[in-house]
Amino acid sequence: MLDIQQLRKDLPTAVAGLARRSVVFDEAQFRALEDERKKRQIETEELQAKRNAASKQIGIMKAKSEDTTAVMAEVAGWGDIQKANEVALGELQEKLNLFLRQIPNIPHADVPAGKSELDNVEVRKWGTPKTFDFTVKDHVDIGEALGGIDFDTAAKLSGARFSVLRGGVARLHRALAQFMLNTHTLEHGYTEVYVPYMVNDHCIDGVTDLEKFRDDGFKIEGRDMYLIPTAEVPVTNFVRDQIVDIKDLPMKYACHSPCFRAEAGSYGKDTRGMIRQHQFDKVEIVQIVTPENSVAAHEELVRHAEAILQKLELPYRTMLLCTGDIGFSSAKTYDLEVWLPAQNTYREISSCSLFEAFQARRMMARFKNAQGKTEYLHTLNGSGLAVGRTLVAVLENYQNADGSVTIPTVLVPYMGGMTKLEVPK
RNA sequence: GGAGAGGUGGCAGAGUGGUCGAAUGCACCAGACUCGAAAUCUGGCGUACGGUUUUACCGUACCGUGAGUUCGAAUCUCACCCUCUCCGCCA
Repeated sequence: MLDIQQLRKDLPTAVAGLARRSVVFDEAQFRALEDERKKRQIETEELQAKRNAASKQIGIMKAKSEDTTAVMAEVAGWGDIQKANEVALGELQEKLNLFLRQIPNIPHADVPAGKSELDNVEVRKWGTPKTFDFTVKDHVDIGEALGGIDFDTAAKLSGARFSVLRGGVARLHRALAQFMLNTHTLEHGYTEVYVPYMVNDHCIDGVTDLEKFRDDGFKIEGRDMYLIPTAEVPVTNFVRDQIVDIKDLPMKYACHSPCFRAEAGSYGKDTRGMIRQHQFDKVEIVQIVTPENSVAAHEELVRHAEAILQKLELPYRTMLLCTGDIGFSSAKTYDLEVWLPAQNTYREISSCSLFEAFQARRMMARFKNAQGKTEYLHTLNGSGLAVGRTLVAVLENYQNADGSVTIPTVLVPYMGGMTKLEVPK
């Protein structure tokens, strides 16, 4: 949510900022709502003050056993007027609130202008894609040959866009999650957390727009609860409705969880394989920081995600998303794209976003600054990494001519010393 | 799922219709005393929204949430949510 005080003070800057991401801010509607709200609010509060004074007067008079009939007669009708005022004011404020909550974040100044992912800017590239002296297979063929990926059984159980993993591939999937979690907690200073996978709607609305989420999320039948689309939701909401102590900052959390997404809009894309699933695992890293530290924290966080790819020796590039491609709540986002030999291209494996105070305002997440004043926190997060897609990348980049897959060196201890997944005879 | 108890400021805890945004204690901040610290004393110490003459003053709201009764609700009524204890079920 944008800062309404800021909008009142300097609307043109906000409008121009939103225009960069092709969002048309309805100035006329905003001004009309604001004017009406101001008028109604002053009116309502003045009458309320009058009534409060009169009621207090009655109390004092009664204490002295004076006659109060005259005052009470005067006040008699005010209650109904007041109630009507309050209802009208409440409706206006609700309208204004809804209006504001549907407006996305303003892109950070250094986010490049652009319409789609085609306009994203590559900021750095790491590693060189390996050349193969045989025809490469994609992860589906590799995994099925290993007896490790089974989409047919998954379809029988749950339908399309689910997978069943078996044996060494299933263990490799687990090894990846463990490795990521250990790296972030032992080397990058994050605290491991375990969280609920079902959350209430306040949590969703705290990090993104609940209305927009309804199409993409899974709601629990008969309850006001959703399956989490990412651990960002429960973890960021740790600080909802809180004023945290500055000495507890920065907060850095790493969380391994499954993620559930309906992705209603993306049918037809990536239908083959494990790239786009209704359920996938992810190790999420979240930071909650003071405003002056957030830009530096964002750069640091991207490097933490990159470190995983480097240790796995997977070639990748870091993309700065353009104004047309950043998410609703984000002010600035880096995507990490890993090299997939079978697709002969880089594919998204992590998204690291800086939200500034956008989520904090929605969540009422604040801290007391050095001067003792309450201020909104800044929140940021990133995938460190998406486990399913990392599994895909490992299978494809480490495949051998005979169909076997070499285990990346850093994962060998997590695989109980195993160095290769072999095709069963 | 059943029965009972309860939800008040950072925490503990008083307050059962009227100068209550709320006693008191703890914690915290500033000052005094001290070489320094402790102890003691003095003062301060919620949040949101709004207005204005905009580091200040004033107003409004907030005692789990929502509705109701009343001139007036933390206090009375109803519904809901949550927590705790016991029972049942259970990895």
